[in-house]
Amino acid sequence: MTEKKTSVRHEVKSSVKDESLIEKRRDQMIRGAVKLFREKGFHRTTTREIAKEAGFSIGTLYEYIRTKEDVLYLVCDRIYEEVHDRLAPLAEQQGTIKGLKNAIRLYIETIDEMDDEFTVMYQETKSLPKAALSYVLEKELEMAGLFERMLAGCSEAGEITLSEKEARLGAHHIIVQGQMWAFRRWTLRKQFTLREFIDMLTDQLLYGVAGRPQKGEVK
Amino acid sequence: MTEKKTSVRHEVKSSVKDESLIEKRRDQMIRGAVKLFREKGFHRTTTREIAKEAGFSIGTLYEYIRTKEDVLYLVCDRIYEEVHDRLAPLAEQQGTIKGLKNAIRLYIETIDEMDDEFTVMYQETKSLPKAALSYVLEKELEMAGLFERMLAGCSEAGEITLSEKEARLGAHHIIVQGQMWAFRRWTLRKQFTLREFIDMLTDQLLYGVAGRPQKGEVK
Amino acid sequence: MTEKKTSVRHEVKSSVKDESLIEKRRDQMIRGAVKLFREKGFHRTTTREIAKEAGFSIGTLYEYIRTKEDVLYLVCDRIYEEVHDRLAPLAEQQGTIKGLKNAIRLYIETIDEMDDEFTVMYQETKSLPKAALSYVLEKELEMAGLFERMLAGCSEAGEITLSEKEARLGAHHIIVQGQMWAFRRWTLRKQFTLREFIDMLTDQLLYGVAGRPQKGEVK
Amino acid sequence: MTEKKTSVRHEVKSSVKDESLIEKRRDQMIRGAVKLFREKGFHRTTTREIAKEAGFSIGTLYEYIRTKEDVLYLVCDRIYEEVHDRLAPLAEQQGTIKGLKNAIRLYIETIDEMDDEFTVMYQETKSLPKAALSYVLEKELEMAGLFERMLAGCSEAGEITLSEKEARLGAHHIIVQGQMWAFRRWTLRKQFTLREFIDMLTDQLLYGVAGRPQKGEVK
DNA sequence: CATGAATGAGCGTTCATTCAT
DNA sequence: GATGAATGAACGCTCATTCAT
Repeated sequence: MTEKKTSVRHEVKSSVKDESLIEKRRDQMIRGAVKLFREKGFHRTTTREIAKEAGFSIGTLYEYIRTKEDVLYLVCDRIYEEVHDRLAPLAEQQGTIKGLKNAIRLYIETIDEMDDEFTVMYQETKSLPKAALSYVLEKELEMAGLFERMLAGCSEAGEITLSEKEARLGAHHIIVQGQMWAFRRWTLRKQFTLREFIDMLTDQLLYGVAGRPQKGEVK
Repeated sequence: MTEKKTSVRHEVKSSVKDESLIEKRRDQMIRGAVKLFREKGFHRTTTREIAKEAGFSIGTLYEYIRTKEDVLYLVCDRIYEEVHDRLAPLAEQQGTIKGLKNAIRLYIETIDEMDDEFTVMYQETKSLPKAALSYVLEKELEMAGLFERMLAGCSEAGEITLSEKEARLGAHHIIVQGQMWAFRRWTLRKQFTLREFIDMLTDQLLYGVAGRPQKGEVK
Repeated sequence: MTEKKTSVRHEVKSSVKDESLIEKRRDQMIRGAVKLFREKGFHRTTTREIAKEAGFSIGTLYEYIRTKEDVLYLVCDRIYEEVHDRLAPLAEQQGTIKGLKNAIRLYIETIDEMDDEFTVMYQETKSLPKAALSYVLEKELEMAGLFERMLAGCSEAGEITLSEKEARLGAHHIIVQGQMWAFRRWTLRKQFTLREFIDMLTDQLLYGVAGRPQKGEVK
Repeated sequence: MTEKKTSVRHEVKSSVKDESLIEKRRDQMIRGAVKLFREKGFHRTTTREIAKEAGFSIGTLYEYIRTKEDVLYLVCDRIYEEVHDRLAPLAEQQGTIKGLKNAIRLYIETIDEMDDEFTVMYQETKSLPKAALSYVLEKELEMAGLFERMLAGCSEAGEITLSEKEARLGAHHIIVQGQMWAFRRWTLRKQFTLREFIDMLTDQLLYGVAGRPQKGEVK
């Protein structure tokens, strides 16, 4: 299904050799960058600010990256990695509505916690250099694929009835609802708690605004 | 409901007096800017490029705006205005599922046609200065409000059953699906035609993935 | 003979449109740059210093060039132009030893006056970008060609006997002696006046250290 | 004549005590530096690159020098040393035209072989710090002095007739012809083989372009 | 002695904005 | 009103040099 791996992981060169040090410094760097990108966006953030926020000098920053865009890539990559790690366990629950609901809940909760990171990722992705962009885009599709398989699994198990296309659209739908919470939380929060939001969007996904079951009717 | 007007229209000062000239020049400016912002983003576009694309000199550009951000505001404002103009007629069809469906179709089709403008608006909005940002955000809520009232209308007419909150979420759902088409068209197009997409999201909104009526069962 | 024009004039783009202003500013720029390059070399001279020496801001400097290397090219180009203009009239005197002697005198005197420029040109030429380098090198060959034709002319007129190759080497000899005066003036001056140097190298060229005519013997 | 030693050998401080180790490391360093300087010039070569090319770390490099300019000095010094060693034996042949011709041949052949080194030396010398520069310049004069004495020797032996001044100029002439081969080989090679070049410049030095002896007339 | 991570002054270059014409 | 030359603060990035290990 996803056997074709078109793009390879985009490597960010470092002139430092100690791998564990690279890990550590990049951690600092990513943490600082996320904060700044969130506050002022990628373009308004300077490399000196990133270095300062990370706790080292501009010279040191450039020991671990080659261009400012590398920082953005590192940030995006890290986020996908974390989201993937959090969501991966759900794959086991394939084939049940319950599993699907859990996955959605977990996904939205993840976004809620990593709000800064998500906002950065969705807003700044386009500033990535070509090669990095296609790698990141691929990872995004992977995430959609995860939900797509869950929906297809439910369909196969007979819990719902979905064509392949519908499963694909449904998956995108979920992903987009996540973006929605990341982007529009500022106003949605005035109306909904996180829990309410999750419940309602799950309901809407499953039953739509017209076909909702009577209270208590179905699970 | 929306009687509280918190922010006023953000005025962009011009040193030119002739109002019709201002109108004309800003038209040129916005047209050029949209094209450039779409291609390279707000930050990568220079004021010189905007002036050139608009067909006049950098000096003249600054006769009609005060800062580069003014151009962005002008662009966002224009887009909302146009979207609003296109969608406003729908308000009359309140209270029918058919009207709702038409509205969704028109909305998505508008986005499809004004793809450049929407992309710019959603990607660059955050670069707006505070005052302009809140004005633009308010206009965005207005748009959601339009759909919210349509959903509420359907509910009142008994076509569907929705609480106030559910109507609000449904409205956001529609808005976000629009963004989805603007943002993800590059991949969705591989799977769906515009018409298919509209149909499926409408279905989705109304009946969800689980509650879909049997073929032919309901309209 | 020189009918094959392989490389075209390397154009330096300016964002300023007024041609006469470009001329004027580049004059200032070249004058300042020559002075600085002479004192500290191309690499040790900063663009800010060039701008300051030229009498305008760094921003203005970059209105008239695109890169620092453009300044170097402009300097080299200007020098060749001036040398060529000074030497061109001599071409008429082809075919006489007297004309040749005049040409050599004029050439060395030019170098003596434009010492700074020549030193810069010979020392920094290699820092030119590829395209500019080949253009400048070609102009250098042109200059050698001028002397080559004069020597060939003398030979045809029967004043001296030279094969084509010998004429070519003789021409290079003259060019190199010029470089020598530019490079080694600091020490040669302790021993020779400019006039003495010119006389001796002319003698050297014509008669060598062994074949010198007895005093008064020949012209 | 050259009894006044104005400048002393410019010492390059090293924090390492072991003299033989210093020798070894500097050898590696010079070899690497010459290669790099030739390829990209002194200024475009980084200390890191020098260290890498030499086979040790940047830290180690700085155990054996104090500044980057030290490397340049070491390189220049080494080149003069080598040239001197090669040419010194010729001093014995003083007083004969044959010896002079041999010296010239050897000199040009040396330059041809050590092209890289010569180019570096002539191009980058000016980047030397003041103290080092005057030391190197003095060594250059020494080299000219070698040829000057040979020419004077020939004159004293009656083989040619030269005033002191003429001998000095002749010596400079030879030196400059060497530079010429180093600098202009790129074009001269199209016309002359090394041997031809040597023969012709020797001829020109001895007899000039006008006073050449008939074929076979003299030696 | 050897290493290489850390530093930060300084470089080339850009571009929003101004203002004299 | 329109122009475009001038400005300089600010940016991304480099690299000679240091010093703790």
